[in-house]
Amino acid sequence: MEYNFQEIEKKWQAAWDKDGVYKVSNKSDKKPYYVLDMFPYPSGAGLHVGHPLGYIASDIYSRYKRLQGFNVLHPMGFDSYGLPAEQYAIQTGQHPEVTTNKNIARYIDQLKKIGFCYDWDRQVKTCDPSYYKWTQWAFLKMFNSYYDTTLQKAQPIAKLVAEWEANDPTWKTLSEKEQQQRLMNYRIAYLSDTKVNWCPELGTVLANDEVSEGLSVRGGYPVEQRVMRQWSLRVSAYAERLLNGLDKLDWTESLKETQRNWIGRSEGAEMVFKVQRDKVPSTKENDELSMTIFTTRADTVFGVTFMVLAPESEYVSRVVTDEHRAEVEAYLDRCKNRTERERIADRRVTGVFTGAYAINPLTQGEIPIYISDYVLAGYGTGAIMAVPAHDSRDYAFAKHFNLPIIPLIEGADVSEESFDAKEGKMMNSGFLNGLEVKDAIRTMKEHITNTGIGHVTVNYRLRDAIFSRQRYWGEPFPIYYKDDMPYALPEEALPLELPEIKEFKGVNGQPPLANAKDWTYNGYPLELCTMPGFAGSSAYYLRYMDNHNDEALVSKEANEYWRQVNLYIGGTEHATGHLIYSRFWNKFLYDLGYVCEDEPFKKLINQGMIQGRSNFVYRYIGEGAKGNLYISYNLIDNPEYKDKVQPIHVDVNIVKNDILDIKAFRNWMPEYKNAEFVYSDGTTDEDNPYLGTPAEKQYICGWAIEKMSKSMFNVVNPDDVVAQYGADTLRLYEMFLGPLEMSKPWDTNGIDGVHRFLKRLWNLYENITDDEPTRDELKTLHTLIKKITWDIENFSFNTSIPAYMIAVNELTAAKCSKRAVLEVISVLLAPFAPHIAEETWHRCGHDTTVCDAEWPKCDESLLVESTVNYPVQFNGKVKFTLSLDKSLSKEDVEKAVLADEQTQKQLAGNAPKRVIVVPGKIVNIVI
RNA sequence: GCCGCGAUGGUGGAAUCGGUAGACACGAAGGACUUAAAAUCCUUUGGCCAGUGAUGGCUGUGUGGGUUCAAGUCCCACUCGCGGUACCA
Repeated sequence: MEYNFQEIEKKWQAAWDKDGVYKVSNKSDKKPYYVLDMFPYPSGAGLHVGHPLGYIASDIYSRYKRLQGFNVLHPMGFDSYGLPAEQYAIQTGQHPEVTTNKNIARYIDQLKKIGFCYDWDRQVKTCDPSYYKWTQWAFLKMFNSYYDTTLQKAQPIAKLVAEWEANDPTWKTLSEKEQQQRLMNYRIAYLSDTKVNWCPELGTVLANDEVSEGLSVRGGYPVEQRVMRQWSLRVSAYAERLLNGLDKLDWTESLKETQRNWIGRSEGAEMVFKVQRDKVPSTKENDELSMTIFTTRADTVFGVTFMVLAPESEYVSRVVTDEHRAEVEAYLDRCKNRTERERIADRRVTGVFTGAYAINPLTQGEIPIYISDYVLAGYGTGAIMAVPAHDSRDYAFAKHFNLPIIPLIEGADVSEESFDAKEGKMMNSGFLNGLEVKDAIRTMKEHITNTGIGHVTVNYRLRDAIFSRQRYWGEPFPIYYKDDMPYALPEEALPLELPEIKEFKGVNGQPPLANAKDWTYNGYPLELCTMPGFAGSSAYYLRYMDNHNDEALVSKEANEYWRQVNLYIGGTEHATGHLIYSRFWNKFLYDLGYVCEDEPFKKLINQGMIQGRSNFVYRYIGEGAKGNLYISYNLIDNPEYKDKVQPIHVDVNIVKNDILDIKAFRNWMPEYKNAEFVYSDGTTDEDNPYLGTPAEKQYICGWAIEKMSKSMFNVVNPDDVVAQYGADTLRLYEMFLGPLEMSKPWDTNGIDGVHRFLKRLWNLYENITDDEPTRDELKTLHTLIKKITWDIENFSFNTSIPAYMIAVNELTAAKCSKRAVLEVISVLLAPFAPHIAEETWHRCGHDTTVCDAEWPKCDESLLVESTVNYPVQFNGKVKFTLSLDKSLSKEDVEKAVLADEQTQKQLAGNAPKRVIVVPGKIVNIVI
C-alpha cells in the first residue's frame, strides 16, 4: 500500500473533529497544563509558511504533555481588531467585520489542515461582543481604581473618595467637575492632555511601541508629536513590579533584558537649583524660583557649566527674560513643527539661551539656562544640569555654544570628546577629590540628602500607555461625557456594542464614530475613540480558560484550576508591547482579586522568524539586448555577461532546487511568454531549434534571503505544501529547518528528505509481524525514546527528526517490522506527525486514539553496553582504540591500558608523565 | 552609541557537562532497476598529500592570543553579520 497522506490526513482530521478528541474540560483529576500560542491577526493574505512555526512547536509540546497524562489546555483565537481591515474598509466600503470574518474562516481552514490539536470550542475573537464585553469591563475597573503607592497595589477609587470625605475638608467644597478633575489624577485609566505620537496618514495616535524610528510600525508612515486629550493607562505605576516580576519568570535572558531596558530603571537624585535673573536686582519672587533636575551623576555637580530645559518644560515660561523672549519663542515654534522623524534624522545641536541664570548649590557659581530639544520633557523633570566634560550630549552642546568644560576626573582628556565612563579618581570637586567615581556618587547623594538640596530617587523610562485610537474598528470605550467630564457606564450596560456606520473615514478631524447615529447614552454623548490593538490581546489567555462564561471574564474555579499559562510561544516582536501590557493588565486584575497569579506567562519561548528565500532570473541588458534573454546564474560572472545582467525576482513556486521551470516561467506573466535562455551549459534555445527546451537543459536561478512578501514573489503557502507533501511532512520539515528560536529562511530544497523518511516509516508496516523484537531492535527503540523525550523537554525539536530517521533506517536495514516496536514508535511520533502516527497506531490493531496512549519510558538497561571503546590518546592525539569492559573502575582502565601492547610500543620504555582516564569516554597519556 | 544574539563543508544544520568535529538531510558525482522518465535503492562526498588498494598522514569550526593532557565549546582582544533600542541625563 502506498503512503497516501492526503487520504490519511483527511480521514483523521475529520475523525478527531467528530469525536471531539481535543475537547478540554475544566474538571479533571489530571494535572492541568496550559500551552498557548500568540493568537494571530487574521490578515487578508492568509497564513504563509512562516506563521505555523511556533504553532507546530506548541502543538508538539501539547501532544507530548497529553501523552504524559496531563489535561492540556491548548486554544487558538483571533486578534481581530486592527488597522488593515479598517484601511481596506475605507478604500472599498466593505465593512471590516465582513473581511475579518472571511479572513478568520480562511485561517481556521488553513490551521485545521495542519492538524493542530486546538480545542476550537474555546476559540475567542477580540471583535466579538461576548469577548470585548470583558475588555470594556477591565477598562471600567481601571477607570474606577487608583494605584496605592503605600500598599503598592491597585485599589478601588471609592476608597480614595471615602478617605477625602473623612479627612480632607477641601474635598466637599469642590464642585462635581472639580472633584472629577482631581480624581482623574489618580485613576489607572485616565484622561489627560498628553504629548502623543500622532500619525496623520493613519489619522490616529500610536503607543510608543507602535512607533519605530519616527515611523509607524504598521504602514511605515511619519509620526509627529502633538498634544491631545487622550486616554492613558497608568502602566508606569507598575514599573517596579514589572521589573522585579521578571526574576521569577522562565523566559530567555535576552527577552528579560529587553524588557528591563524598556522599563529603564535608573537610580539617581533630584536636586534643586535656585534661579537668578540676569543681573536684574533680585526680587523676593525671583529668589524663590527654583528648578528641580534629575541626574544619575550627582558626583559631577562641580562640573556643571550650564543647564538645559526641554522645550515643553513648564519652567521655560517662568525663567525666560523679556530680552530673550522673542528668540525663545521662535525656537519653541520650530521644535513644535518638527516631526519625530525629522528630529531623529537631524542630530545637529540646536538650542537657545533663556537669559536666566541658576545658582550651583555647591559652588554657588552662576550658570546660564538654555533650552534644547535634546532634553526630553517626558523623562525625569524635563530639566538637566549639564556636565559637558562627562556627558557626550552636553559636550556637543557646550562646544557649539562655546561654554566652559571642566574635567572632573584625573587623567580624562576632554579636548576632543567627553569622558562618559563611570570610573577614575575625582578632581576639581571639592570634598569629593580623590574619591573613585562610584564612591563619589554615594558620598554626594548623602550630602544632598543631608543638606536638603535634593533627594535620592528612581526614574523609569517606561511611560503610561496611550489608550485612545481615533479609529472605528476597535472596542468602544464604556464612557460617556457630562459637563465635559468622562463618566463610566454601569457594568450592566456592557457590552457597549460598536455601532454600524457607513463612512469609515473620520470627518473634520473627528474619529469615525462621530459618523454613527445616536452614539449616546441616556442622551449624553459617548466617547468617540476606540481602544488600541493591545486592549483585546492583554487578557485573552484568561478568557480561554472559561470562554463561554457570561458572568465573569473567568470564573474563580476555572482560574484556580488553570492558574496561568505554563508555556507561551510567540515572536520577539511583542517584547515591549503585548508582553508588557499583558503583564500589567494581569497584575491589575490580580490586585483586585480577579486572578490568582500575578504573572500571566510562566515560561516563554520565542520562535525565530521564517524569512523568505527569493529566486532570481538574470535578464541580459548588454549590447543588442532584446529584453527577453535570460542568463543562467552560473554564467553571470563570465566576462561576456558580467555587469550586463539585471536580476529579476521570479516566483519561488515555479523554481525547484534553484532550477527554473521553463514552461511555467513562460506562462507566468505575459512579458515572459517569449523568453529565451542561456542555459547552465552555455547553450541557448537557438542551439536546439527543434527540441523546444530539452529536459537536460537547466536554467539555474540565483537566490537571496529577504522578508517573505508578495512583492518579492517568495511567499510559500502552507496549503500548497500540505497538498504536495502532507501536513506531517510540513510539520516535520519546519522543525527540521533549524533551532526553534533562530531566524531562518524557508527553503523547500530539503523537504524531499523528510517526506522520504515518512515513506520509509510507512513501508516498515508492510511486513509487520508479531515476533518478539530482538535486543538490537529494542535498543534502537529505547535510544529513540530517550532522545525524543529529552528533545521535547528541552524544545530541541530540530534534533529529533534525525533521531527518528536513524531509528527507521536501522529498523529498515534490519528488516524489522515487529508490531511491539512499531506501535511504540507511532506514539513517539504522534506529537510531531500526528496523522501518520494515528494511522499506524490503528494499523497496529488499536481502536483508541493515539492521543490517549501513554508516553513510553526508556528502559536504560537496554542501552547499557558491556564494553566501552576507549580512544587512547598520547598528548591529546588519538593513537588507537581499546575495547574494555564497561564495569572496570577508573584505576582498572588505567592498568589495562598501560598493560596493553600498543601502549607499550608508544611509550617505548619511557614512563608516562600522567595518565588521565575519563570513565566511559577517553584515556589520555602524557609522555 | 548601548544591549542582546550569532559566525562550523557547496547548502540547512549536529556535536545536550571541556573528551574521536561535520550526525541527519539537501545538493553533487557514480552505479543498480527501466525502452525512457519518474519513483526506489546502493556507493562516494570538508580540504590537502601519499598509496593499485584496504589505509595512512597533515590540516581544519570568522581572526589573533591564552588556559588545559584535551577547546567549536572556557578566558582576553578583534572582525563581520543579524535583531532590539536610543539625545532616557
